[in-house]
Amino acid sequence: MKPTITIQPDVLAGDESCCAPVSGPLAFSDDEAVTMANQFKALADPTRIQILGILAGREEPTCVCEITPRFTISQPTISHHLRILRDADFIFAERRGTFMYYQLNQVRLAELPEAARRLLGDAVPA
Amino acid sequence: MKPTITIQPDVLAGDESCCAPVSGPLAFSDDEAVTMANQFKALADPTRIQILGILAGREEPTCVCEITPRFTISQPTISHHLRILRDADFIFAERRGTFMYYQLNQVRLAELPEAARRLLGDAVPA
DNA sequence: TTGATATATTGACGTTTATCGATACAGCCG
DNA sequence: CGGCTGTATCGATAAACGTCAATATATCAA
Repeated sequence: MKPTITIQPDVLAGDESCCAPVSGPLAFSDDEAVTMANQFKALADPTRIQILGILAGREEPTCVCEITPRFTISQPTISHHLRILRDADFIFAERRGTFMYYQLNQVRLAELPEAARRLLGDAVPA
Repeated sequence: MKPTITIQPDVLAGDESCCAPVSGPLAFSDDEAVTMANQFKALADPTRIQILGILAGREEPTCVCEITPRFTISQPTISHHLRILRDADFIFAERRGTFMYYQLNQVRLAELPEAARRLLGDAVPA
């Protein structure tokens, strides 16, 4: 199952030691991995990327009524995507009368580059 | 459908002008949005996050036979996740005899923080 | 209160995804 | 060559997801 000295002499011939006793904990805890995966999952849809792109272009909260007509998909579906982004804490929601206004949660989004960087391990510290 | 002066005087009372003629292209092109979403989709699974975490801890390519036993899921499923990461160009594959070795594509992964930063728009330049 | 409008929720449907067992493929060894 | 072993692919299945039409909720206006 795991390459050993007797089985793979050619591997030993090189200086690659693939067979060091591989144990110890995973790089991320289970909870960490699930949390990171969920973050990325909330961004894993083109419509949600577009919505964030729209909100990113504005300083002020943006009315849903300005977002919906930019897409060909239905209003309930837009609402569904807004909820996913909201549940993931990537956007804020605010009522103004009948209208709903959404805004980027910049603090939350600012954590993303750091999360992405963790996937690189210790390399590339910049 | 869109709040107008006559319909929402209270909105006008504030200095929020939600109703500026909302047109122009989306912040991202369709292709861009799909590409970005696909990137995140490849990372939207805890097992794949863990696999990247394992590879991130090693300078040298890592044998599949060291990765698989760290999980409770089956070998074909691990292989499936490795393929997804490979198709997304996040890892390299290399044969050594019967064994397959995988390694982070650090250049590719280094693009991620920048992609994440784009979701913030012009804010938070750091 | 009644009606109108903006947004959210519900329920259903087709597609995608994660997973497994079974099998195929590839490289090594005798 | 034939057998063994590591990895990948295949086929099936259940769960999750994106989508829509229909409906519910909330707020304002008359």
